[in-house]
Amino acid sequence: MPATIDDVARLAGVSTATVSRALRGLPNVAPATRDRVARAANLLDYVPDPAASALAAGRTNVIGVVVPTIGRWSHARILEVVSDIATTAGLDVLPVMLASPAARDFFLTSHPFRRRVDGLVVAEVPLDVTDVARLAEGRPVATIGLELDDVDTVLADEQAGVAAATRHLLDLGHTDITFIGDTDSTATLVGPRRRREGFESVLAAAGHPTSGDRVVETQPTATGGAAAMTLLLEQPRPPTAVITASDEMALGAMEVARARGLSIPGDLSVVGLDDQPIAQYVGLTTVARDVTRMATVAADWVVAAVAAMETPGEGVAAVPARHRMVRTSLVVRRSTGPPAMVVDDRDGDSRGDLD
Amino acid sequence: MPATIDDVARLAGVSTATVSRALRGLPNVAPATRDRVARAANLLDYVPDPAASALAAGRTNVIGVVVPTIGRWSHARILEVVSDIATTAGLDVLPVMLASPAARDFFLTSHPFRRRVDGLVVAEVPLDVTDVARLAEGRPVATIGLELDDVDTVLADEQAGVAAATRHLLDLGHTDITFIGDTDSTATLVGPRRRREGFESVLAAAGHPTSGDRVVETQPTATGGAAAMTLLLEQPRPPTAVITASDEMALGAMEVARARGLSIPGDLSVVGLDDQPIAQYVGLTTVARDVTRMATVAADWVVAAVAAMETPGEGVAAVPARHRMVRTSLVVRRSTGPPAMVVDDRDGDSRGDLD
DNA sequence: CTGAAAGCGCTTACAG
DNA sequence: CTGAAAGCGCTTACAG
Repeated sequence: MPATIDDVARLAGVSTATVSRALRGLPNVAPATRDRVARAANLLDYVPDPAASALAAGRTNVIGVVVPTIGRWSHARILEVVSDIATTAGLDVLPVMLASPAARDFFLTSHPFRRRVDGLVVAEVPLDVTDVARLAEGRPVATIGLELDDVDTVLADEQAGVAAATRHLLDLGHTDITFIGDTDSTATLVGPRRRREGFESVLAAAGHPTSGDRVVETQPTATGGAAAMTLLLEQPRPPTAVITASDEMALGAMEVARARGLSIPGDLSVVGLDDQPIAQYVGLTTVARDVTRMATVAADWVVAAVAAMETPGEGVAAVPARHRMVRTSLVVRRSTGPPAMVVDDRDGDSRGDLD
Repeated sequence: MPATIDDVARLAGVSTATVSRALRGLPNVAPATRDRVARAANLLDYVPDPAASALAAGRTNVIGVVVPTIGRWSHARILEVVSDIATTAGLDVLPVMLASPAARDFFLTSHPFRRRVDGLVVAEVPLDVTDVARLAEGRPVATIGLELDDVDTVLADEQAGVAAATRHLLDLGHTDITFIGDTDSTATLVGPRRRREGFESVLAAAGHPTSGDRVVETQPTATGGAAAMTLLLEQPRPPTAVITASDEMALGAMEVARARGLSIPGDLSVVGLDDQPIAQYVGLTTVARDVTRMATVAADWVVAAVAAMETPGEGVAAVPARHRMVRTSLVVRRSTGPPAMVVDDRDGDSRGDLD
């Protein structure tokens, strides 16, 4: 049986209250006493029982992290960063993966975090204010990728990033560009919509049509990207460039193109999103999001709020919500280049491309 | 304030003991009573406090998952699978990432899991029996990728997989093959050694020398693979094929080769390890490990042992440890092919290659 | 600066 | 089948 606080108190010759104070570094403990307690605890290999602490203090020292899955690099990275920061602050992490809408619904109605966490980070899961409030139940919460007025949020400026990518392709001479976006857009999960807007605004400004047939939507996975590219290549006039909503999609699209005998970037330019480590090693041009920074900001907020909290659950101070926008940047590698020469006007198709 | 068991008891007109039994589906509760309790709990949105349960029952309903990082796909996948299985069994997961030796040492001496988890899964972290015992402190534990006599272990047959890859390259006509392994091999973390043995045994059987200069060791990341490939390409006589210890390494190696103007597989064949989803989309020939199966087996063992446990910490029944070997398979894609024709004997180099 | 004591919200023999 | 009561191992006013 592991040692308890009583064992330490007995060995140090003090009360359990003093042991508790001494070990947690609380004020009003004589240096000599603190020392004696520390030595006793050390001798006994004493580790406080987190359950007992949680029950007595009303705080769990755990923060919840909600992500869609960890199959996508950015989600795994968010979990990793939050976990690092939490650990440094002496907190544990409770990861929750909500891949399916069913999982989401069940999760929302089961009060999963009640009495389980002191605060939480919610990343890229399509939830509205009501959902987030239901999860948080008054505890500090920060979201990543969600736009919610009354909640702390961290967003990447993906609109600007995709706009830069679109300009890059136009500058290279492309006129047939398709955006392969992801489907999970909701009012609050703004990334998908913002990316699309970045794409369409640049095309419009350049005098290109921005009709729906320049946008395809699918899952943000390699499989999704491959499926979308397959569709596009069946069109009479496939695009010479695609911008995708994730590096994974970009890789899927590239593979399908290659399998069809197209060369990249000769026959098809491809742009990803995230700049995960692998992107560099496959030469992928991509819109870099600083996922590490986003996760760091969100985690720091939550950790600070939890630390500042007297008793969790009694509500967070009603300060105005913070909204942080993290810059994106276009990283040009070898998956984009000028389109192949167009030798003729093709079959009289007269869509209003730039000339 | 959330409802407590007392609120439910009052509303249902029974004692808290009965509420506790009814809600946990224990026997010896009258159906009508069970119903009444369920309705009361539902009405009050009652969720038991896990800390109070843990303290009273002596079990936490949490299982720990130790992985090196989640930057590598296989590690993230293991965490995801264990998490899924735990959730289904009504358990939470406590993830711990031990990237550095320093983190490992600190972690080992701080009794991190004491009173925190009911069981644990340890994956691919170089720990010996003593370390694992110190973490488990008598609780059920299963390891992935570690060979420990008295502990449940799941291993992939990577020796056979790499051997198959080596044979594949020999069959294609390669004679200069280098193995790019990872460095973290220890007596217990057997993957690195087994892979190397798979490589060397096939070369030896084919009458090739297996001297050290056919093996390079580095980090199992894209960066590591790139660094190793850079070194190899500086040699007077670079290999025509490399086998790596992870898909990430393979991608790094491929990129360096391409940057040097080499074509793949024309000038260089590359084999990875894992078959993560992206491998398919970059056309990587790779030794597939069924990571999902490995994680499932380990998680099932631990979850079952935890469920069977009366009071955690009172020691696991001394049954013989289970050792499961999961098959690997070679997936041939377009990163491997016959070597380019050798037009001359080069500069009199007389290493004993097959002719 | 320190201690005695109540209490956090459950579970579990024990008795009936 | 059910309840009263002890107890899990801490923290925290409160009193000194």
